[in-house]
Amino acid sequence: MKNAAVGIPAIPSLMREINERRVIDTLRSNGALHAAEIARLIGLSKPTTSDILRGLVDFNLIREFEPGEGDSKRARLVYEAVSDLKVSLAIDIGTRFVRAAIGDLNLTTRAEASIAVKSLKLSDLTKVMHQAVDQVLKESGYKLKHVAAIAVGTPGVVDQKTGIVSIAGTISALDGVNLAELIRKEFGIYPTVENDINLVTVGEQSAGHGVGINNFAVLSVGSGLGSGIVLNGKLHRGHRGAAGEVFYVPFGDPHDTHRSATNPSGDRIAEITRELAKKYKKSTLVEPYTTIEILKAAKDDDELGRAVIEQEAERIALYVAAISAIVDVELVVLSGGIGRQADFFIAPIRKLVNEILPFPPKIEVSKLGESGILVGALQIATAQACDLVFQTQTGGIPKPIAGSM
Amino acid sequence: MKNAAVGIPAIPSLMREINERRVIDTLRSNGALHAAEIARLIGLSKPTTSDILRGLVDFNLIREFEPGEGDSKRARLVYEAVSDLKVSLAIDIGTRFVRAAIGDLNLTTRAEASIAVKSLKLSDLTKVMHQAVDQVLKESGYKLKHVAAIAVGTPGVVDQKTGIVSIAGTISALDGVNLAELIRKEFGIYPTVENDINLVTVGEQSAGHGVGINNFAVLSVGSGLGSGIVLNGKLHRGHRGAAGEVFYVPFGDPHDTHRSATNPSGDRIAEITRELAKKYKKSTLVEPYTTIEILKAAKDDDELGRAVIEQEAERIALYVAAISAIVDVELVVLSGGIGRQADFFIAPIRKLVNEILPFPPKIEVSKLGESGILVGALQIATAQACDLVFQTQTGGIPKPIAGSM
DNA sequence: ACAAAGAGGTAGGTTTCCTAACACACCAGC
DNA sequence: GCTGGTGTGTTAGGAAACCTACCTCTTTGT
Repeated sequence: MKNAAVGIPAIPSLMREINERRVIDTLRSNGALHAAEIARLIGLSKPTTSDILRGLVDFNLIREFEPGEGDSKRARLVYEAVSDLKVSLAIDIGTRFVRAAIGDLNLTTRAEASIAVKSLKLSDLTKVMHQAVDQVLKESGYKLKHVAAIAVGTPGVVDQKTGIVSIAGTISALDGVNLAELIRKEFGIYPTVENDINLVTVGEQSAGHGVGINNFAVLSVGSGLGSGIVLNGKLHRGHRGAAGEVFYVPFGDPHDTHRSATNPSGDRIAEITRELAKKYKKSTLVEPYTTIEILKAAKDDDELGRAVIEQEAERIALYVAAISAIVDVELVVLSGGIGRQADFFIAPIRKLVNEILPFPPKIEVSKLGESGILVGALQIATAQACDLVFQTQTGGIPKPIAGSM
Repeated sequence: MKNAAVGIPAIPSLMREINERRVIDTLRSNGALHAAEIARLIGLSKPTTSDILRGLVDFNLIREFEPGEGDSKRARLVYEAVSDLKVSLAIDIGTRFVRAAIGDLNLTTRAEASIAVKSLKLSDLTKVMHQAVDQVLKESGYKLKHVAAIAVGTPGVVDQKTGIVSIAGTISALDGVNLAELIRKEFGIYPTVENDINLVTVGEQSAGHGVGINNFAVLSVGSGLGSGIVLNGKLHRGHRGAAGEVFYVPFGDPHDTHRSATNPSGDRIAEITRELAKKYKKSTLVEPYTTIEILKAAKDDDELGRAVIEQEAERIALYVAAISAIVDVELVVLSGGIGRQADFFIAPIRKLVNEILPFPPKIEVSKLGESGILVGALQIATAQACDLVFQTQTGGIPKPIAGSM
């Protein structure tokens, strides 16, 4: 007994902080506004709003402007959230490319870069990361000291407490590596490290099919298989960050660790084709079967290609159904190298899912393309950067980036 | 653009309300305390705390006492949350029994009743519900007018917007019924209607293995199969309230709507036994095979009984693994008529789950027994009752229940 | 041209919290 | 059994945050 009450008590200064954050958030999502309009949007009185605005200008968190073209003629001053006090950095570690992006506090991408990976050795990956980061910094005109927060995408499961990556699969050099600590050593900032498919999911939430949807999943079918899940509007990571690892749903023989009977990923697609080639002889497809060739053949109405894709549809449907049966999402977005090509075989997926489930989800194909991971990583890094900037500015010395804008 | 900001702005009266609620919550979870201790626990100053306490006494939400045995000798007054200003009512609609319970605002059960169901017709179920409610009211000494909130457990999926039940399975008379509206008509209060297994899950969270665990699931194996999931400390209902309907995970042939190859529920156990009886001839078990007899035989080391239970363990493991692969829970609690007997075959379940998953959950057998649903329903009803009482008392006329205590 | 409506500000008041200082009760040591 | 230290609860005074009401100036519409 005698447990401490949770949280902190409500005191006037906390009230002010809440209202200040509401003002900044409103400005970030609506662009430039004048005081009276801000007051109406957040529900505070005009005097209080003006007072808060004056304070935020002093803290260098927002800027005053003369009203311009789009603004009300009656407004004497308009306010805008400062967007380049600091910037955020996103890094995507992939098997073929390392990508990086710089974003400002208003979530606008300032630069993006992509460097080919030649070797999956950890030291080489680190070098390529530096190249990608150097390039986006140069392109955007910022220095490393302007970066407030970093988010990193990686294959595998990330332990958020320690920063250690496991089950990295396609990049086995990362297995057991403390990636968060490595990034801190290399770039000087302790980052958020997150599973790449979880980042795609956050990307879909902020700029894809997931906008405004509280419960949805992204199923990524590419060289591997995985998923990310947003529940009640928040990315669900699970107890050890392993949520969405659908590969481990024990379809077929539970002891078969390859899930050969149901796995739709690129790993298995050649084998499926080989099996079906016995039945469908008339085909332009030849060994070695590659995902790209198979997809192309299917689109060109090749018999074998179509049979493989039908099989794929059935397999994908199983995983969509499993996710939806357990967490009941409104929408499943298909992503990944194969999933993003699912436009032309989405009908049989929907049909089978509707047969299996009494409450089937909507199923859509991702529109985000290859940059989904960066979009999500930038979202996370920027949210952190905004928070950090608010804390430093309201408690420290204002100091905008010289030379920019 | 020009989106309204979310939520309400922070104003002084909201600040006070937050602090008042913190005081009451602290008293409810810690019992009687004196003012200085409350101030320390919630982090407010002594004068403010005293002022809040005076207000709450005036509102009849808390009571002053002379300090008694266990209290500090220095305390001049101790305070306690009023527990019987109103009560909450829980109703569990089952296939064999309708149960009801009355609880006070401090979550103490004041009375419990169980009435056998003779017919599953809707009109008869309604009658039995009235009998159960009448009995708990009589036993507890309260009247219907003292009930502030009702929570009802039912099989099936409940649409929270409308109150309509679907896929009720074992009680098909409830299918398509607006159960929330029916309860309101019969008992005068619009209730929370919730899937029974979700209520068991809330029960486990408040008084079972789930205490203090933020991510866990309850897998209920009984005459049917279902599960409830707590994620980030909150029951996850999903987009249409169908989360946890694991039955629909398409193991085996996706077109087999009975899941004959993997379903471990009582529905299928006789069939499993029949199949295995061909191989294990030496057995005391005879047709018709019942769940109870099979469990008894297995405990008595009957060859066939043991084989069936081994098969059950394997099937249960599949569903535990599926849930955990998708949402990554820390713990899975086994419940339901068969699940609650799983003590003696939990080892093979754990073994198989550990083989399937890289991050296996802990697996435990529920300790709550038959009353799990009522515990959860009372938890939900009481939380609502506390909220309602706070609202009425701080904005209305205080009016405690006469005669009680 | 002039009234209505809106932006932004000032004045005065309310609510809520805080700290400081006090009176009073308990408790432990001499 | 006194006496100083510690803890409870109250009072007084003040700071921080909000509000409403009113005023001025500009834009807009008739």
